[in-house]
Order: sequence, then structure tokens, then C-alpha cells
Amino acid sequence: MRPRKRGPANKKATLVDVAERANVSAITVSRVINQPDKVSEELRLRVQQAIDALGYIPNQSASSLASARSGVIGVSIPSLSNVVFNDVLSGIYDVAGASGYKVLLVDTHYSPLEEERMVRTLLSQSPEAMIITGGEQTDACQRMLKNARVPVVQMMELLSEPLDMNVGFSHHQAGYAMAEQIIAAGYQRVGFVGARMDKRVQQRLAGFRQALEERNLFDTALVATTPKPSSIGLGGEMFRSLMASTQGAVDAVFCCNDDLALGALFESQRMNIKVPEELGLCGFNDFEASTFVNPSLTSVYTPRYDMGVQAATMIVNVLKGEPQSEKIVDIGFEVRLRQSTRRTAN
Amino acid sequence: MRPRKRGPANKKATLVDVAERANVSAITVSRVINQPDKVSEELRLRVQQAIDALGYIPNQSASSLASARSGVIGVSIPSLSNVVFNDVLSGIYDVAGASGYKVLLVDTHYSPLEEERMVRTLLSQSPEAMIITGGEQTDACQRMLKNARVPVVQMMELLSEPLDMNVGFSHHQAGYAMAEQIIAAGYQRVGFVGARMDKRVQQRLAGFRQALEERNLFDTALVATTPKPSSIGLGGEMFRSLMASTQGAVDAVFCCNDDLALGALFESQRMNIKVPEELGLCGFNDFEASTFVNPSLTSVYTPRYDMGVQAATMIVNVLKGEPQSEKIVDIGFEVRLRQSTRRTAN
DNA sequence: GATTGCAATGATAGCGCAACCATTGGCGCT
DNA sequence: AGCGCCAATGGTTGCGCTATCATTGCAATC
Repeated sequence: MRPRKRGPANKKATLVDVAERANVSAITVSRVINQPDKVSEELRLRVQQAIDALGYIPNQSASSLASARSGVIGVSIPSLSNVVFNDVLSGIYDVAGASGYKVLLVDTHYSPLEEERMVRTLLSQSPEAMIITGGEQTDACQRMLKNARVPVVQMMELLSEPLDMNVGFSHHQAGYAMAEQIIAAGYQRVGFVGARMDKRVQQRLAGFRQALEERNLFDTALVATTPKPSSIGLGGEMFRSLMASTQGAVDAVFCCNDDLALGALFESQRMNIKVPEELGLCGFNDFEASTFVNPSLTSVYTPRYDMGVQAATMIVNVLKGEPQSEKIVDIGFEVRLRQSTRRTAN
Repeated sequence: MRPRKRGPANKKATLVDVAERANVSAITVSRVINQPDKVSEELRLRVQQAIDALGYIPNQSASSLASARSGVIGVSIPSLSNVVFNDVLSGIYDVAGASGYKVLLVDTHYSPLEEERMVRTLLSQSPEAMIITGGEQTDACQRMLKNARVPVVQMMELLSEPLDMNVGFSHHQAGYAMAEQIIAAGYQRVGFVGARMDKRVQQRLAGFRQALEERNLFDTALVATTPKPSSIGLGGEMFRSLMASTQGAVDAVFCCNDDLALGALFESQRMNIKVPEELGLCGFNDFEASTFVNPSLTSVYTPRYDMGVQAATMIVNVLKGEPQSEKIVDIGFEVRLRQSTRRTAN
């Protein structure tokens, strides 16, 4: 390599440049940045001055390489556009940021193959820990994660055999609980509307189905699903088509999330179907709108922000070397009954 | 440093390990990874085999350090929980991902000081480009960005003096246009409900105000603002309190975004105020719910996904060395009139 | 048949930083 | 006084990779 040109401010300043200017050794500059209490007040000020004067910004690549610490937590989620992950990410960012970690985020578009590619990308950044979604990684992906020898949290759902740590709740139980409540509210012919149909949605459906089967109320004809991504518009469409195909032989509908449920609710208004009197309606995740819409929408609250906080906290604690309390955390859920299932008659 | 222990798989595999196993030089392995066409078929296969066998994952820190290319685009947004940025991020991620760039994302919580801190963090990762939000960076922050000598896109709004590139639309014009439409629909006493009141919301308000003032319709008493973050719940509260404080002397309300507007709409339903007959209502950003709610909500559509795509595309083109068409792109907006301002009488 | 050109591969030398160990000097203790 | 100790600072080395410049061998050219 050619000797570097030494023109004026030709290149970004390095540790050595700062050291020269402050008339100290490079390692002292490094200490000023990373372990300021190990440096005398006087030197620290002198060095800080040189840093400011040169506009020095440490090169994290070099630091990572030399110290084997990147300060990065890799996070993989299946969808950036699904609002559910916003809240989770907020929790992760808040905790990670407060502990000085950077978050490198990737979107797998609900594809295990893309997830594998993305995890490889993340691992090449030498993250100190990983937070990933669910448990449907490819074998190769799981192997990579194990070889990486960093703490891993799988979040969003409870797993029977997590790779390492796990925080989530049982989507099966949640689906079951919601179904029970619908029935308890007096509805009998309960339909299901589901989109995307990823693993977690399937589990909700399974829970729902079990609750109904136990009471001999389950009817496949009342279940409508699609691999398309959820949206309010889709919820409306699916609702209308379910009502048509069943010729109204449905007295309640459980939507696999609140987008669909809101769409169904708005559509039912246009169809002049009275909710909750003629039809019960409920969703999942409890978005803010569900509280405020008229009638307010029954839903299953999922502690998404807390889940993100929990995931990041587990990571940070392990990285700090603190004793680990729990490897698996059930963050729970909460059925929130509102007007949309409050059948007055019956 | 001590000689590294050579136990079995004691450490993660390196380029050299792969090279030894494949019986080639290290640089050849590097080529197999980065410029496969420069290596003969035979060697390429042999090396690939070794890579797979060892589960080798390149160390991006070392690569960045040696090549001065990180493959990272730094992105700074003011809020992770504001859904508006979801769409923008989706666009950025789609384009960046397709071009092989990683995205390092930070959240500044609408604070210029935190933004400065976060930009410093981003720059320490040697990003090849930066995408940041708006133009209210601190002086120090702007200086850092200039010294970094990487392409920078400021997005979300049009700036008179962008640091480098700029993509957005005029919030002033958008506010003005919406106000014009409200008036054209026959409303006269138009209120404004705004939350967060960041620069862009202020510009919307300024545009709104100008349109009303030009017609002698502006009345400060009808403007309600708060620094709190927007939400549906807040929209309901602010609407109710505006109606109370003005004793109903308002015949339309422009909310600075759709969260507030939906909250206001739901609240108006509970207050038995007929929209659009007794009251016109409109929002901003055009969330999906606005299309489907009853009555459907007039709003200003903002091309958020496209804006993300545009920002990332500009970056990628510059990085590719392609001739740059435009440094400043006005991505536009579109007033979408719906039922909530469709006054039947008058 | 000698020359040129190019494709394929290798050797060497850093990139900027921090781990490690060494050195210095001052302090408290017996 | 002599010893050990610790705080403050520095010198050297190497983290894992790629830019750069060889080197090799072979085909195409006249």
C-alpha cells in the first residue's frame, strides 16, 4: 500500500493523529475514550481537546477487530411493515441503547431462507448477541447461530426447545382463551378469519379450534384463511366473503389480528350488521384503535413493548455476566372484553 | 498477545483456516467470496467446500478495516413508534437490501441532542452513506456529517439548504392545500388539532393558517396544540376539549395526522356529532384505516414508501458512481377527499 | 518461434485499534 | 531506609481481511 498522503485533513483523523496532537501515546487516547477514569484529569482534558479539534470519530471496525467486541446486537424480525414489531423494537432499542449497544436490524419477509441469509449477514458483523423471531429457522441457520457462541433470544412465542433463551407467550392458549370468552358471551357459531398464517397465527387458530371442539361447536366451514398479509382492507373483504359463503350462519367472528378485525367491523357497519347484537367480533394484539372505535373492539392484549424490553434485558444481563434468572420467560397475554362482544340479549 | 490456542474449533474459523483447508492462499478465499468470477471453477468449488465445512463466516470488521468499505447505510429517524416511519423504512430496507447494503438504524426520540449522539454512533461504524430525517440537526451534527464525506440524504421534508441530497415534500403546501379543500367543501370555522408539533407539523399548521388568513377565516382560538406524541386517544381528548372550549363554534377540524383524526372521529361519534354534516374532519398521512372507517376520512396522502425508496435509490446510485440526476426530489402529496368532509347541504 | 497479453494465483503489507506487558514514579508500611 | 504496591503511561504486537504488486503459465498474434 502506498504511504498515505499527508495533505491537510486529507483523511479522517485516527487515534494516532489525536495522540500526536495531544503529545501522548495512542493507547492513552484509547483510554480517554474507553476508560476515562484510568487517565489523569490533565491528560484527559488535553486529549479531549485534540479529539474535538480534529473532529475525531473512532473507527468501530478497528475497535471491534482489536477487541473482539462490536457493541452490536443483531435483531431479526419477519416484517418491518407489521406494526406489531414496532412496539417490540421500541422495547429492544430502549434497553439496548441505554446499555450502549447498537442494534442491527434485518427484515426476513417471513421467509426462513431469507432469514438464513439475513442471519448470516448479521453474524458477519460479529454481534455480541442475537434476538430473532420465533423458532422456524432452517437447520443451517440454527447451526450458524449455535456456532456463533453468542447469547440468542427467540421472541414472540414460547418454544419447546429454544436455541438458548426465549421470551413470548402461548399463542395457542391465547386463541383458546379468546374463544372461550366468545362462547361465554353467548355466541355459538363462531367464525375465524386469518391472514398471513404464519406459525403463530396457526397456533392461535389451533387454540381457537380446540376450545370450540371441546364444546362441539367447531365448524370448518366457518374458518377463512389466506397467506396474504393482514390489512384492514383485507379484513373487510374476508369478512364479507365469509358472511356470504356461510349465508349469515355465523354469530361471531374471531380475527387473527386487529387489522382484520377493524376491517371486519367497518365492513359490518356498511353491511348494516349490528355489532355486538347480531354479530360478535374480536381481534388480536389490541391495537390502540380497538379501544376507541365504536363499538370498542374485544381483543387479546399482547405485551409487545415489554417483550422487547425483556428480550433485550436478558441479553444485556448475560453480556454483563450477571447471573441469569430465567432462560424462558412467559410474558403472558390478556383478553380484553369490550363492546364488540357484549351481547345484550340472549 | 498470546499465541492463539489451536484447540479443535476453539475459535471461529478465519480466512486463513479456510485457505489452509482448501490448500490455497488466503487471498484466493477472499476472491471466492468477493469476486467469484476471478477464480477458476475448480478452486472456487474447493474453497466453497472448505467454507461450508468450517462454517466460515467472514469477519466484516476486518473486511471494513482493510477495504474501507463497510456496506452499511446509517439511517436516523425521530421515532420508532410513529407508524409513518415504518413505511419509509420499508422502502429504504427494500432498496438497500437489494443492493447488498446493511441498514444501521437509530431512533433520536425527536431530540437534536440525541440525534447528534446517534449520528456520532452511526459515523463510528464507517457507514458509506447516511439517511437522516429533516434539517434540524445541531451545528456539531451537521459538521460531523460534512466531515464524514459520505453522501447524505435528508428526507421527509423539502429543505432550502440541504446538507447534500434531499427528498420530501412541502408540509406547508400540504397544509395549505388541505385547508383550501376544507373551505371549498363549505366549512367556515375550521379548527386545527396538532400534537408533537415538530418542525413538519408546524409547517402544516403554517400552511393551514395562511390559507385561512387569506380568506379572513383564521381564528387562533380554534387552534389546539400539544407537544405530546400523537395517538388516537389524544385525538379524542383534544377534540373534545376543543369542542368544549369553543362551545361548538367549529364546523370543521383539521388534525395534523390521521391518528388524531381517527380519535376525533370516534369521539365525535360518541358525542353524537354528525360527520360530515355537522362537522367536517380531516387528517394527514392517509393511514389505511382512513379509507375504511365510517365515514371514510379525508386526508393528505404522503408517499412514504416511495420516499424511502427514493432516498435509498439516490444513495445507491451515488455509491455506484452513477451520474446523479437530481439532488433534490419533491415527492409530492395528494389531498384525498372522502366522506368526512363531504358536506351534503350548503 | 518470439512476443505480447491476459487470466489465475500468490506474497506482502498495512487498515486503526486495544490487549498485553513493561516502565516509571510516588506512596504507605514496617 | 527499604520494601512492595499501585496508579499512570507507553511500546509492541496482532486482530482478520484486502489493496497492491508480483509471478506464473498459456493462448493469441505477427
